[in-house]
Amino acid sequence: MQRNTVQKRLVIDTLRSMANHPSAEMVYEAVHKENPTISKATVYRILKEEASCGELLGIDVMNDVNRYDHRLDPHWHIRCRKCGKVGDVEMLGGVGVNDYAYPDVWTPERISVSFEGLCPECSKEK
Amino acid sequence: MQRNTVQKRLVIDTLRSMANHPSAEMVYEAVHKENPTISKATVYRILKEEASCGELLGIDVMNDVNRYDHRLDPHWHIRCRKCGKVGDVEMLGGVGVNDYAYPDVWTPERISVSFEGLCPECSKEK
DNA sequence: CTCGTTGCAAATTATTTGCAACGGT
DNA sequence: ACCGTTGCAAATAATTTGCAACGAG
Repeated sequence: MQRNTVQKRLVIDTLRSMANHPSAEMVYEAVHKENPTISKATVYRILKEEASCGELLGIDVMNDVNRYDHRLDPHWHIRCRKCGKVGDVEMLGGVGVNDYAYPDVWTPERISVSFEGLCPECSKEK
Repeated sequence: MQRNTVQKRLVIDTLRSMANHPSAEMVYEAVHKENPTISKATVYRILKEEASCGELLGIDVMNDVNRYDHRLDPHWHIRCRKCGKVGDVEMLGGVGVNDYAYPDVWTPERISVSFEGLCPECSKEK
């Protein structure tokens, strides 16, 4: 049965306080400031674990490392192709798994939508 | 200006003959059978290069290595969560970049949709 | 002849794993 | 005390890069 450790609480609370869709590395750095003895492997382990049990959200941005999100409600992400910043994208219609045609008899379970583009700052520069 | 080498032709032709959405590694193995002296770095380089100039398609499957596709027309991909096989998904509606709401003044340029589920074989096993 | 391209090996990046010590319950 | 969890360092996996030799135009 799952145990309640200081490391686990710190990683989860830290992620919840970050609004910038951090990578595991970024969470590690933030956590490390609070508690310099916590190891990188532990941070990776906790993030992966908690994402798979739904305690937090692991997100999937094109051509990038895995990132994590404090928001748990349905929404997608856009990544700036210049600076790599990630922003939230809201779903307007309810486009889902049934709006596509699958090969043969595959069973679709999960859909992921991601975007690439330019963030406000990088659009300004020409 | 871009040159026409044996390696380049072989990599492109090999990919075009593969219908299974191969990873760079898989293309390398196939190419290597034809020409054992071609190096892995060259295969990676050519695939990346040709994908970025649109000669072939680089695809993005959730939680997986990059893969390449001989089809160039718009369609998405589904990956089996058990065996890793990848299949084509056809777009039914024309869901695109305008069907979502972006933060602030981001400029979306590219949308990518991917799926995870079970392939026919793996759905059979319980 | 020039300069894009290749092969090789070494470097990088992101992440995972083995294992003994640690510490919740 | 039991066994999930941690820290550390080493291992993996996927991909990239430096560089000297090669070869297409």
